[in-house]
Amino acid sequence: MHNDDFPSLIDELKWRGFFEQCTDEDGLAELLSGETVTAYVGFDPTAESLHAGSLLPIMGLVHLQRWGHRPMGILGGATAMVGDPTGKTELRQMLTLEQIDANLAGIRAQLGRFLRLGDGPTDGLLLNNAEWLVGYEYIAFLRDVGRHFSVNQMLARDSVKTRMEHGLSFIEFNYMILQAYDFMVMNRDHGCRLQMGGNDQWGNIVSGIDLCRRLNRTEVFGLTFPLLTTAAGGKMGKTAAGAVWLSADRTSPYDFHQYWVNVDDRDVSRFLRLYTLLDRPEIERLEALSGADIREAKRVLAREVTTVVHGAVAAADAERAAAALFAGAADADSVPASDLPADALVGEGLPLVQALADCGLLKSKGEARRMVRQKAVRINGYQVTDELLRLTSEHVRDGRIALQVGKKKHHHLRVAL
RNA sequence: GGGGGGGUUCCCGAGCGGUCAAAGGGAACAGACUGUAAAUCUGUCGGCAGACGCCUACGGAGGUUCGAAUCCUCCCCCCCCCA
Repeated sequence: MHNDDFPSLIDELKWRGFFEQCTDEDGLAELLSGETVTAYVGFDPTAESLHAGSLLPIMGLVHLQRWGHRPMGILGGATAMVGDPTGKTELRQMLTLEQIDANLAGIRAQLGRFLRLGDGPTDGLLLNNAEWLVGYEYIAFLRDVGRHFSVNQMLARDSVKTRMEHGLSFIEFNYMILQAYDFMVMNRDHGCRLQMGGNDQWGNIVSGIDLCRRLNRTEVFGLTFPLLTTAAGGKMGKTAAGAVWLSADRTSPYDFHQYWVNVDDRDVSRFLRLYTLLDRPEIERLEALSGADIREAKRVLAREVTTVVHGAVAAADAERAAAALFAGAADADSVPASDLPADALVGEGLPLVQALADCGLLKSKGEARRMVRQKAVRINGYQVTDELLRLTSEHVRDGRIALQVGKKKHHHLRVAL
């Protein structure tokens, strides 16, 4: 239970940037140094895959486990059927039980890549709060749990206040109580002593701590992570195309890798600390780089994160593909590609704008036409000037046509001859 | 339940009978510059069409008009005040 670079888990979390605030730092530090602590983080089961934004709490659990503690995840299966007021401006879409089950399976598989899950003393566990919430009867819940909550206190929570001006439905208002109840159950049934989460969860975590004290007469702790925004002010893990998913089906390993290569210079240091398990000397070496050398730090960042999420092989493929593309070579196998039947190219051929839209590189033929006008489109590396150009067999090189939009978007059409 | 204010293109936000695919800003995308970064400058930014143009869009459904995001009716949703 130690680490060469840091005297304690909390020290490491602080250095890496995970520590925003803690309900009782000294108490928690003592607890962590004395025994195996079970801690959990809640995840939204809103999709069958987690996205890059979830990487922060996941890594928080990873560090916990590395320090010999027991990480747990709660899928808000029941709460997803209600909606979460925290930091959201609109009522979230409600999910059905079937959707949640499917999402749970997907998320479980993903967490398994980061955490050692199982039944051992420090093996992680993933639970669905629907297990203990769905069957609970209203009157019973009010009697058992509701009486411990003060509406006055609830109204004072930031998560509620920020929703006051735009409206907050009663079921959303209850989210805090449900989440507090989760913590109480985790403590009672699994000996969980710590809940972690984004700082927007602070109020909910504190409510859970109160409930544990009242119902279980136990002392439990809360620790929150900072709410990350990118240096450019955007949400972490979001691009114009949408979220950066951890699932290869939703975000290809290549695109995932490129997301990290393309982060803002100002974010590199923070991200290395948060999202990689590199040791402190190595991170400090990379942080010392400046100017164009920062690219090396970005390459390492991309390689490390992609390796954890998609495996070493996929990470190496993505890296090789990127290197080939940006070095000008057009023969990389890992570039996103799709198949094109050879007969599409016979005769008149296939309009380029059609191909660009069909392969997903661009959203519409109109956009494709505009891009060509802006000299942004290249075929096999050669700039296209004619928006009416049609693809024919003449464009096939080594069994494929390399399409490129701008400097960073690539797609290959594999032509089956 | 009563009174007032609102719902506009990804977001904010103008428009208040034709000149509106809809000002302005932000985001985004492309070009130049560069380091697959930032900043800056330029351009683009609903769909289809080579083009004329056509279609879809201003909470929903109807209506008035040659013509509606703009006027009328009903409905839905949000905010504020009163009960």
